[in-house]
Amino acid sequence: MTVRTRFAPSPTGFMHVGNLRTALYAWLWAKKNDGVFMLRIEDTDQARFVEGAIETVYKTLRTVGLNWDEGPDVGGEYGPYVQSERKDMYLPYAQKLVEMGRAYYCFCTKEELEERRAKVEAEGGTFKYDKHCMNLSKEEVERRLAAGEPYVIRQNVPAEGTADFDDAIFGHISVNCSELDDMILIKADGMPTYNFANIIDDHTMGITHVLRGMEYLSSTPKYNLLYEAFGWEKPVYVHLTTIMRDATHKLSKRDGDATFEDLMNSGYLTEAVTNYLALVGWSPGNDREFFTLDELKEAFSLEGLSKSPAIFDNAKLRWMNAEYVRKLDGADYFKKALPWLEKAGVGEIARREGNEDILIRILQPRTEIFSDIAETVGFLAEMDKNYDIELFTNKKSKTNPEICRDILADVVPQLKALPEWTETALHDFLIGYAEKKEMKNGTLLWPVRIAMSGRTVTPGGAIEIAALLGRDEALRRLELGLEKLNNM
RNA sequence: GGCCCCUUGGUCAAGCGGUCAAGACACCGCCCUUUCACGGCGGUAACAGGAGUUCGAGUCUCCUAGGGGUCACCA
Repeated sequence: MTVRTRFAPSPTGFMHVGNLRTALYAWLWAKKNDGVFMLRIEDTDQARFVEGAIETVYKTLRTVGLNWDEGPDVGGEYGPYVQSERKDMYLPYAQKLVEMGRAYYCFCTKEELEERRAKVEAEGGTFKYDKHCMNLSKEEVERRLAAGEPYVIRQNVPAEGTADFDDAIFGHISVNCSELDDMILIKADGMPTYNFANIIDDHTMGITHVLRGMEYLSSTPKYNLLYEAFGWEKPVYVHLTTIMRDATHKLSKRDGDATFEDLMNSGYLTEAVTNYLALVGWSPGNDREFFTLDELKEAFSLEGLSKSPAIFDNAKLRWMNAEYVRKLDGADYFKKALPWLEKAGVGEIARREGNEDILIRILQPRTEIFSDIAETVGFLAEMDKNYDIELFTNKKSKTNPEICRDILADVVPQLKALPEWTETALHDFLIGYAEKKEMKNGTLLWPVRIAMSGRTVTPGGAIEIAALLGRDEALRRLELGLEKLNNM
């Protein structure tokens, strides 16, 4: 039998990483089994519809590479793929349930329900619908329906027995029917509730494996009573654990946790995010950590799915992203870095002859995420002239402001006289100078680098920075440094 | 609160009755070095607690504790 999975987001906002991971796993399982991955939009709550949200879903899935075989835009033989367009399909099933005595019409209004609920809860109890309308005579129901009274259709949960199902991760789950409420199947606006629509859709669309979040675990037994009523075969359920921010809070956009889009905007690589996400809640069973999408497809298994919630570790994502950045081909890295260099104000420097190679060399191993670049190279565009002269002091390089002053006073004029201002020329001169004077490279290079950057930590060393800056700017900064030291 | 689920280092996790309990991130130290990174080497650190079952328990059972989820005409 062909494996058919689906990703069924509701268009209520943005794609957070938990949702993406659900989509990823559903896609992986389908593709691993040469099956079908389907996209279905669950928009039965008309009040929560958000403009543009569907496009975000499309875009995210496409970016990651989770192509769908059936969906609202590509069609398929099980369409339509938007629940609001399937609206008319649900009522007949609900009515059939009514005929079977497994559901009933209910005319209680929201207000009445609220009142009863408030009363029970005030007494410290848990409100459960009292089957009030189930006792209505058939005639009365007919009459009220004919009169156009608003109604909902409720599931009639048996008073006794159990509701069960099997989950691929959690095993057999069984709940006493007495715990279950008579849930609404069809709402007053004629739309099905989420869980009812799910049952009907998943069955009529031939879904074989339902991968979804843990939050649906406790409502699943109840709705499985309906599968049994219809005599339908249940799909394989796979309830995925929640991705947490810390031990007690789940990841949420509301609390400022990054959405997929946020991650992209901060300069994460989609391959790295996908790879990391796959490992949050799933393990291949060995210690392998790096996977392309194709490799994940091979390695993925339901057995590797975790039972306990996992905390999303930004530090590890960062590390993994850095690994992917380092693996990038140099030219590719530069292409991706360029917009960030522009943003940092060093676009002109970056495009200058010869600088691309230097930048790749010094930046690529230092880029964990692309948004780091601004901070790393900002000094190239503009230096903080008010840096402290104590920066010239460095024990390991054996320098202090006095020593640096003397070195710069001697070396700056010679640099000025250099016939050529290239990395090679600078290197040969400076290293040669240190050698001639029998000083440590560090003793010479420290003051040069500090004067050109105004900071103690820089990507690359004095030679690279001098080359990147170009003769005029480099000398200007060096002279400024010398002046500072002369005036101390 | 009722019901359901979960519990191996700070984090992700391997383990599926017999291992000195993997590996990775993070952290710390050393080496490399022109600062910082990169890279190399090494280190600290865990079976939530208690009863059972068994020759033997991180692995099975029960209890306790902690955490999560759910109890809507939201999905």
